[in-house]
Amino acid sequence: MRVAFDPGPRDGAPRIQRLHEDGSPAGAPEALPDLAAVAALEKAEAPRWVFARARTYRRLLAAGVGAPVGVGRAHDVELVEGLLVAADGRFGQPHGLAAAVARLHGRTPDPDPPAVEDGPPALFDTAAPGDELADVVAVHAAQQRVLAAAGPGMRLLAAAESAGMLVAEEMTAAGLPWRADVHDRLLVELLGPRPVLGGRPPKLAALAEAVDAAFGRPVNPDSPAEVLRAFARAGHELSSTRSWELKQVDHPAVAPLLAYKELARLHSAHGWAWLRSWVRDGRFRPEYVVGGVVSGRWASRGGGALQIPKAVRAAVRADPGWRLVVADAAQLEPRVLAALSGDHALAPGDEDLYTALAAREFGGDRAKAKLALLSAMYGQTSGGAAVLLATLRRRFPAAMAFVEDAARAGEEGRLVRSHLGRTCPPARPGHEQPAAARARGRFTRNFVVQATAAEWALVLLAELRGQLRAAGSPAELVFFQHDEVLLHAPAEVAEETVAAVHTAAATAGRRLFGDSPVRFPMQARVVEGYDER
DNA sequence: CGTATAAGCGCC
DNA sequence: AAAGGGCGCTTATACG
Repeated sequence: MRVAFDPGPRDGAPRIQRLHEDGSPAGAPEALPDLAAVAALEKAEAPRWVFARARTYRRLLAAGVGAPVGVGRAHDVELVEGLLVAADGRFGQPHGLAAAVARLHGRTPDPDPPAVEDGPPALFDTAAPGDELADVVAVHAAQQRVLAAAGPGMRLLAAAESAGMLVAEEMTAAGLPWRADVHDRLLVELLGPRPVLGGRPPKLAALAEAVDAAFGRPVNPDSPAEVLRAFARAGHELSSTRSWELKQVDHPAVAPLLAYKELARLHSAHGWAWLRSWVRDGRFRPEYVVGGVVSGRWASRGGGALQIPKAVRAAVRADPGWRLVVADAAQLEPRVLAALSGDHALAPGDEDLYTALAAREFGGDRAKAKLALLSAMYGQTSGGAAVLLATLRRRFPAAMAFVEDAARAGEEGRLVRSHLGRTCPPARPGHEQPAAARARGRFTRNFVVQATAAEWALVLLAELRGQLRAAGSPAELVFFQHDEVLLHAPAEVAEETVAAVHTAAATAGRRLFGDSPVRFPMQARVVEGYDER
């Protein structure tokens, strides 16, 4: 059973409509007395809820519906529309509910409305006039027709993307445990006491002075142009101030400048201002954007959630009596390539893939093995990669042919798709130019692997969430970053949470690749702080 | 004054 | 030695 849901205007009654699996109505629209009625229906029937968009579920969670477990299954009409539009070779074209309705009626859709910010409910309400329930029902039915014809991969992808929406909203609601006091202590250790009136913290100021002294004149280390001029005067012509380039230079300003840049970045990106803006009540609450990256990876808004530097991870600490379960997929992308291409010798078991490959082909040099594989998946050709790639081509011809076919498709302006059917954006005008064609080839080469890895991770999240719900576990998913998951769990259920992670990983592999021998192991650890190994 | 872009670097 | 996929964010800088 599916149930389309419209939360209605702010003070109006929410409505539902029961649907058959193919999206056709199984009854007339029904008024619900309040949002809490959703929880009752979930408990009684556990339908797949058809929501217009993530914000619908966010409203339910904000209203405390079904807390702490929310709803079990969903179909996110706008996310699915995005997948279908892309599959049709029209990636990025409008895929909001209104656009989908327009398309149903043969009209050219208007651009999607900008994302509605959290604010007074009136803003939200005026943004969606008309009969949203009818629109959701109609578009969903059309989507089900397309999905039925598209095959099992796309159906799984639609379900996984929608499950991702549920996880993302719940994660935002839960927040990542964040100890502001620990974060502050780290900053003071690295930067010195927080300056009261703004300006540079003591250690940054000292490094800036050391740079001035080395150049014999004031140089703003935050200005790449000034730094370049200063080095030029000292006889060093640089093309940039990137750290790898600075490291080549023999000049007394280099060491303090590199130290300055590292600490300045910490100060500006994850310093006291960040802490003040993003951490409230012991939680860091970024907003996750499912499908926000072309490859299907999530993006985030606010606080740079997907770039938390290792230097501050000690601030992520479990509540008293609780633990963090930190789980990351081991060498996910090369394993995905092995499964995609059927070149199973590339990923023979659970052991570290790079170490195993190094032992067989690269004289035990793990770094070489890793560079070789990343080069194959990213399209790198220089920096000594060519000779490594020749080895891979000899030993793993199917895997290499797979990524090279994807690259050729891109160069020729064709579309490529992930394993389940996520489709890359079309080539842009000018892609025939050789440099642009090569760049697109690198993009499509990487897309097939990265997008498939992203959908493995989505299925993992969905499976893990499903297991926790089925077990009535109090563990919460609190962070997700491409191939890494953090859960926050009472200490006494930490180990069973680890077991759930391993089970979910194995299940995700089977759901994507059937009985492929390629394994997708996750390393999971129970810790109190995110910095602990 | 605010906005747009480039540089640079954090994460995967 | 030097460079290749995907992002978000901050600062400096140019521009209207």
